[in-house]
Amino acid sequence: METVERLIRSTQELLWERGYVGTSPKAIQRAADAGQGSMYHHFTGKAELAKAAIERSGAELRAAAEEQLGGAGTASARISAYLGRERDVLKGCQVGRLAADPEVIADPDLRAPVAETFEWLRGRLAEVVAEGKRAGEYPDSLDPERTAATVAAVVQGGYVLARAAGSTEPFELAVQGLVDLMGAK
Amino acid sequence: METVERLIRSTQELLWERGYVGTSPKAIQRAADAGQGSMYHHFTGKAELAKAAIERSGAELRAAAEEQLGGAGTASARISAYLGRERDVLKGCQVGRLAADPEVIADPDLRAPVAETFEWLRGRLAEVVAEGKRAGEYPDSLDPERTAATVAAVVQGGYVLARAAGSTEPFELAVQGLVDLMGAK
DNA sequence: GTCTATAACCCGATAGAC
DNA sequence: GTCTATCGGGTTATAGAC
Repeated sequence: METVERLIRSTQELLWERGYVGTSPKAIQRAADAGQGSMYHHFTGKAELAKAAIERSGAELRAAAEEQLGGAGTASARISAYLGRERDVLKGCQVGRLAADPEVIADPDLRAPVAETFEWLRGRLAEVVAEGKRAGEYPDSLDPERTAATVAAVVQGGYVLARAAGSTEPFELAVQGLVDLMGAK
Repeated sequence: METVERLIRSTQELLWERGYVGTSPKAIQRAADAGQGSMYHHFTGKAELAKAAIERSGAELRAAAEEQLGGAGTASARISAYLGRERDVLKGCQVGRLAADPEVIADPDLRAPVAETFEWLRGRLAEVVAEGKRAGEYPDSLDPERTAATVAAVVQGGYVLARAAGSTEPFELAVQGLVDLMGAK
């Protein structure tokens, strides 16, 4: 694999685990097996490299969500598939994790790909909910935008509760509780 | 205010904003207006001080939640009051924020107060849901533990989405979506 | 109980050789 | 394109004076 690719992937992994504040250029170089000069030849610094890594992670999140949300079956089945798909729950969300980082949130260039990723996710979920309403799966009273935000929040919050507990159980409970609520009409 | 108190409160504030990894003893000393020697006289180091600060933040979260959850009114009204109470949404949750920090999660002494806080919250929410079931507000089919986890997750996930978006809107949508779902029977 | 001095190392970046 | 050297500053303490 080329150096640039190794740098981006190593940065993705470190941002996921330690955030922007907790990730040093030296750690990236070690993980990517690249020298100091090499990293600064390809990128102007930590921020530019992080931007590339966050954009990549956002694209990966969209692709993974689209696998379930764009699949076959009823709207309800696709949302349940999205909620229930295999996840490394204790590792958390590679994009959502960055919302906790003060320097990502403070820098418009770094926050933009995070914001866009969740905007896309909420919009895509809202589309599926709207389809479900048209198919008679959900009551007319259900608001697609609100429901979409709730679904995305349960996933992100489920990660938080699971990591806090050191167990995947709270994530699974939260998701199951939401599925119960969306099934009861 | 005494030095120890200033140190704990400054550490709470910095952990909230920057996490454990992003908070240095020097920054704490500056914020607390305490010298190096002073800090190390009262605490063995950063970890012990952080432990005291996290325990304090956990107690504050419990007290704030109990204000709504232990108030008057129906179960449904108390849960809505909890969800809708005034929050500094873009600042996030002072306890939930720590679930993102690798060193908090890796150190049992630091993770324990985070875990206990959310265990308490989920338990307390489950009690209120169970009361609501007995009062006929919620259907018999509703599982209190699952529902409690969903409520806690929507709040934590709402913070994540709001910080990502740079706007409180996603938080409000997610909460309203949950209230809608819990009202529809 | 608080001060200053010092330790050994890491931080993010730049310079210039190769 | 990658290397090593260097920069000025920060990190988490420890030591010992006051």
